[in-house]
Amino acid sequence: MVDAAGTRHDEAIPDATVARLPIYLRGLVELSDDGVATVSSVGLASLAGVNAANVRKDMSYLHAHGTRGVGYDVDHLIGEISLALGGGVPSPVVIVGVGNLGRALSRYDGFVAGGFPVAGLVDSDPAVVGRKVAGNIVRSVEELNDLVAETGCTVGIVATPAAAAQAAVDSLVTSGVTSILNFAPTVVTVPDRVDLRQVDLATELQILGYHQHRRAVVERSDRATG
Amino acid sequence: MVDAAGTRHDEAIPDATVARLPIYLRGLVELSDDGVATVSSVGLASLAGVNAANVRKDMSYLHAHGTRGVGYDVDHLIGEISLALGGGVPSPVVIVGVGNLGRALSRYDGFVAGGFPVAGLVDSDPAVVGRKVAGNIVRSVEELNDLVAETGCTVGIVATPAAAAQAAVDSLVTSGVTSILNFAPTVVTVPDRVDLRQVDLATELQILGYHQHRRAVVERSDRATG
DNA sequence: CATGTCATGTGAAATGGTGCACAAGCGCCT
DNA sequence: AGGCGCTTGTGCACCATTTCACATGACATG
Repeated sequence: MVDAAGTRHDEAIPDATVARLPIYLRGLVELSDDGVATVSSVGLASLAGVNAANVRKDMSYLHAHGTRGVGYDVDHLIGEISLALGGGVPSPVVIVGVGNLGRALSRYDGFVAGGFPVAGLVDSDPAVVGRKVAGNIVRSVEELNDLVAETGCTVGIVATPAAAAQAAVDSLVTSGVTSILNFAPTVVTVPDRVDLRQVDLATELQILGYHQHRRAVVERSDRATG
Repeated sequence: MVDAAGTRHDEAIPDATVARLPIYLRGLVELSDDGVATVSSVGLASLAGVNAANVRKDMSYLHAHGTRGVGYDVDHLIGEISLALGGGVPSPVVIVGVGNLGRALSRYDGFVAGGFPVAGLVDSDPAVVGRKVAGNIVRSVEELNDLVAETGCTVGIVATPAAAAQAAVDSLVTSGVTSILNFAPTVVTVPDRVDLRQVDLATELQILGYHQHRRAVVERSDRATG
């Protein structure tokens, strides 16, 4: 994998950097829409809420070089980051579980904007199957294989209750999906070849709860000892 | 802050550990419901999907000691972790933005189960204010201060569009909330004394997209060179 | 009571990430 | 052409976290 310039593009990018790329991308698109042509590492850093040196190092992983004394070309950066994040090719997603969360996700604009159009919805509840949600007919789990094959889906979103999550994941895996985003509040396992990310709403609040509680404790302690 | 046994409980717990505590807690509650009295670090590790040594070190930060040759007392661990994560006291939350996502979040069972009952909903759209969603009357942003004061909310959830997020955050901060969970796909800033966490749905998919794209690239590269 | 088995608790090495500080390079202005 | 100001690219030191490896200790069994 060597491009025309002879640059290798298949070296791994650190996870921490990958996690920041979408943030950069959002800021850059905004700049581009505003007609801004170049941006410095300091500028992009403040947009993304990170350190400027960090931005520069991240860009160096992408082989997205700027010009000294000037900064980075906004549109060029957008291209490089988009390329790194999936080659700029939209990946349709299938959502399993059409409860409150599944419905909200299926209507979420950000997915389409980010290159992840919703290709289909699936639910195990016969009462929901056949109904139309956000422009998509809900299909049964038995149809998942066909749906994935027809639409070329490679990404699955699990929005089922915790008890059904592992089964949903297993169905997605056998249907051929290779990336899964799990919203169900439970640990699920996947084969090595499948990539899994967990988004846990209640957990996020509990983490906030820790810091809040701790602030209170430390404050009381300070009053007592200091 | 020294307890009866003379143990200090106010030393900081590493962030990485805090992020795992809710996962442990969920597994432990399940075990307790099943009547399991003790669990080994290996068992808890497999439940949480982490390394066993990691579990033991995490528990040592909590001063939650087990007994050698036996394992950890499940109910005792539940108590210690709950204590660390907010003292076991429920923190009511207020949700700003009653769109698709806000409605889904207001109906999400996991919040209540995790000790975060929804105390109120707020929206800036007059067409939504006054309507009842998930048992709560939606109130206007002007009423936010009163709402927070009345209910003793300390946690705010932002589920507005990106453009409105910073304003929502600012309102929450001035109303006295000290922890904020932001679902809007944009970087927002808060004063130092306020704790902020970001949950970004589209970003998660883009990160999956990177790994998927990379798998494809590496595979092609392997075929070509090896 | 002695002994074997099992699981904890922790020192230390390895890993991964961050941020400073500065040399190097680019472009503008005179 | 030369100098100056600005900004990149990166070596290095620091910090947080993970993981290994093993000594320590508890329990059960004979």
